[in-house]
Amino acid sequence: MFFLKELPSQQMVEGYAKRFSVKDPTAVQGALTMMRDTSLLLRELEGYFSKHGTSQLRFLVMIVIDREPQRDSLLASEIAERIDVSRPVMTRTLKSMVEDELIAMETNSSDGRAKCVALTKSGENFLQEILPGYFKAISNFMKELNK
Amino acid sequence: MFFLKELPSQQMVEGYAKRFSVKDPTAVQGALTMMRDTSLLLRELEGYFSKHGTSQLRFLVMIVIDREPQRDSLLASEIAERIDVSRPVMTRTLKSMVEDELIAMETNSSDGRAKCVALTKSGENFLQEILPGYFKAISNFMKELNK
DNA sequence: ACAATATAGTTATCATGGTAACTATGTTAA
DNA sequence: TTAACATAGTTACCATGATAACTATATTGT
Repeated sequence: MFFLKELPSQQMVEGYAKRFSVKDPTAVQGALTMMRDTSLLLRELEGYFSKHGTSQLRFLVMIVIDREPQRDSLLASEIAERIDVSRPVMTRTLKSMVEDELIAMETNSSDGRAKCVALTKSGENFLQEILPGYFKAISNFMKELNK
Repeated sequence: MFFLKELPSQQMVEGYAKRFSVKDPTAVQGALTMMRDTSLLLRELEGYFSKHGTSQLRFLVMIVIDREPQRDSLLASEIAERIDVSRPVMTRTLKSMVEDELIAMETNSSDGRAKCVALTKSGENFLQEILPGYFKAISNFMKELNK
């Protein structure tokens, strides 16, 4: 993700808001700030993931399986839905994660179309390995932000 | 951009924070919320831009040129730097924007390597056309968010 | 029962982000 | 002056997001 490093000034946004009869310039300024901050945070996190040979998408896949109460697997479509990513991207990502033995997939016994996706033991271990650094990275970023 | 639609619960984040000795679980929760909200807002904005045959990147290019005080053009590298995007992506994007006559480029008179990028009249008009809807979209999104 | 429809996943293809390596131009220092 | 280095932009290539169209399976309504 990318965004403006320097946001428009408050006066500028207020000027636009007046011209376009937008009622809440402060909310707009907040949204722009949010997008910029997220863009910077995502750059940090991408760097962290990449250093560990993974990606935000792979990480989220592992997280949503791991955090599921009562079940130890999810359908591919459920994962895609929870992460808000298209199914073709999910297909490709899951395939590569199976190759790397982070997850295991098998056809659902009660629906021949669906695939159950579970974490392997090494997938679980890997997730536990990278989680602390993920939280630390976010925590550090937020600390810098509020300076 | 994509992200978890359902964030981990506060208890869950606090549990992680404790295990990984992260001091400020609230800040982490805030960061996750920020990423989710931004991801949803970006989806809205992408839809808006796409409806108008443009993209967030093209929009930001026009914005940073338009808002520049004193000057009516910027170097390609200045634009890339301000939007935090790589130079090869800038090259490609500017090329297509020249084809669509939104911008004009010419070699800088004082540095044969550099290219000056200016908005054309129709680029300026187009920017003014889409700006109100952009602000409205952000404003509406933020209104929904604070419900 | 079975035709029509819906759903899960995949394939093909495109769009758009990135890095590495290159060319051309400019700057600096021996 | 000119060799070494720095900088602007481009090219080549890869990674990863999307949509459309497809296959296979399941469900629904007559």
